[in-house]
Amino acid sequence: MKPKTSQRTAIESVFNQSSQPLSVDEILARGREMVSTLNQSTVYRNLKLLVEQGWLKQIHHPERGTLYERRDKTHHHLFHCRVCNRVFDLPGCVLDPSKTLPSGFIIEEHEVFLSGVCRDCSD
Amino acid sequence: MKPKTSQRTAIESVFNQSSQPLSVDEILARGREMVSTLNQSTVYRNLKLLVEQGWLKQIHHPERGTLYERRDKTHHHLFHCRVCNRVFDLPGCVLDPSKTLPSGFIIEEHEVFLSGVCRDCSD
DNA sequence: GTCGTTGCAAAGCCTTTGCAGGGAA
DNA sequence: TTCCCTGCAAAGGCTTTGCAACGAC
Repeated sequence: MKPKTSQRTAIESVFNQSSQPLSVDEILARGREMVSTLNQSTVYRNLKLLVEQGWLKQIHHPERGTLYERRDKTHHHLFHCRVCNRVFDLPGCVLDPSKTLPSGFIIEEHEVFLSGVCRDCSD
Repeated sequence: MKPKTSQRTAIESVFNQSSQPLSVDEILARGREMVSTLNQSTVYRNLKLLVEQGWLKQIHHPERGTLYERRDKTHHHLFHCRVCNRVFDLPGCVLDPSKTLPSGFIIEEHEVFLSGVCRDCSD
């Protein structure tokens, strides 16, 4: 049976307590608030496991690098403002379901990054 | 005035002769067929320049890492087949123009990665 | 007791940078 | 001649791995 260590539990609760995608450093820092000896390698190893198990997914953010978030979050896309450099979660999906692919192709996943100018910077 | 070196010319013609996104190693290998002394740092430096000038764009491919392609190619998205692991260019855009964002947000760019099962593997 | 997990340190990619020499205008 | 660019080697991030000790079952 797979041992449930305090380290893995800590990493999981970091994600359960955050609604935003997190970087490895952020996961490590927050995890250490619960298990002070938490090591970076342990974080990497568990992230890899959790991604393989499908509990987490990786996001490749053009500015912030690799981020992680829970796979079962409500569907959304990320919007990056080139002016203020902030990242926003936008609800819903911008894919057009009526656009057809060449026949035979089956879409299972999609990752969309929008960028431009946000609400506050477009005045 | 900005010198046009044989190295930069070689890198540009690599892209003019390829219709697919290329990795740094591929660019280096093909560039060396034209300028045998071409160095990896030179490739990195010129890629960075060409991206800043808007001639190239970077793609963050989940499997193959960072790829580069000309920005003025016909609009398309990449599709990655999880079975055979190949990457396809799919013509057209799957974004739904009628989907509205929260007001004030202006989309200037978007990057879409589709993945699933391709034509050949879905039989 | 057994086997997976952790911490630590070292090694591995990929990418950037410092510096001296070389090439374009 | 004057800069910018190149090649080389070294350094920097981020991520993975080997190994011995530890912890869950």
